Amino acid sequence: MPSKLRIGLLAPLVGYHLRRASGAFSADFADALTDTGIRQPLFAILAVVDANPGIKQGVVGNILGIKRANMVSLINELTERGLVERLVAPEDRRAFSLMLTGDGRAMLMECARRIEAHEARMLAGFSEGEREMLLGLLRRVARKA
Amino acid sequence: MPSKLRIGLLAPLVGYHLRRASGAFSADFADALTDTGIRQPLFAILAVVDANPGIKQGVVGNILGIKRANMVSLINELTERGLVERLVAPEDRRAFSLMLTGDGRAMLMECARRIEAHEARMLAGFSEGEREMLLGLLRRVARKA
DNA sequence: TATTGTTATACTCTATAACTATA
DNA sequence: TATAGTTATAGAGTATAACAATA
Repeated sequence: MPSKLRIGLLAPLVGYHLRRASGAFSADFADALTDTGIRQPLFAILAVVDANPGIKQGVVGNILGIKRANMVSLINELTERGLVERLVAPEDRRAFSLMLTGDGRAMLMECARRIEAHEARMLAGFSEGEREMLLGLLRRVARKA
Repeated sequence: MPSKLRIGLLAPLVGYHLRRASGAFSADFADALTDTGIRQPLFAILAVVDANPGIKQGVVGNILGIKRANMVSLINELTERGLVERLVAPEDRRAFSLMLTGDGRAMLMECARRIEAHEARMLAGFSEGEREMLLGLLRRVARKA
């Protein structure tokens, strides 16, 4: 029996449903990866460094929408765990060039494996077309950032 | 010129794009309502109390996915600002029954007006059909919470 | 015993400002 | 002077555990 309670003015708001949907994904993501110690921003960084070896720390932040100041402790965490290697960029000694270590790449792959299951769980009941449609619409929204 | 930088394994993940899109909406929402002091959870509570006068505090939390412990300070904030009235429920003296005050209803409406503009901004370039499609897909995702 | 609201607390993510070292 | 990374700090949202009053 569906609740008679109503959400009133929230009902037509994309922002509200985006927030709830994102929260649901985040909670399940955290569950899926708890014992790895990898959280959403850390996984995103691993993925971007993997896709762009030697990328500079600040550029990773720009791509992911993470402020310089907040990148510092995240990168520290990854380097201290031996997942990311940080080298002074030869052409600009202010900057750090980032690369995954072997362990980092293995961790990325293990996380990706679990995240695949997590996504399947969250999108159960969605056709492939619906998934693609959602992805496309979200990409367009995120461009407004 | 589009960046040659790639987001690698993040590209096909609905969860990643959901997080970025939600973040973009949240930032613009905050901008739109800064001077009102109303934040996303506060607006959601006002909307639900408005739609369900006399609703109990715990039920509001259940609908919105806000934990009991976290509801307390939010409701305190709204009552201290004179936007919500909190009455001991006559049939269960452990519970509080909530209602909007006149000021609360006025604030809700002012926020709703601004949020309408905020949503239009964030969804500029979306057809009405696309907006509805996105809303429907997000509702289905949020049900997995 | 179970539930409602409460308190205390901790963790994560995000934001700003001021500093340093390089450019 | 501008930029990359850093430090310090604060705000907001969310999570858990333990407690009092009431059911």
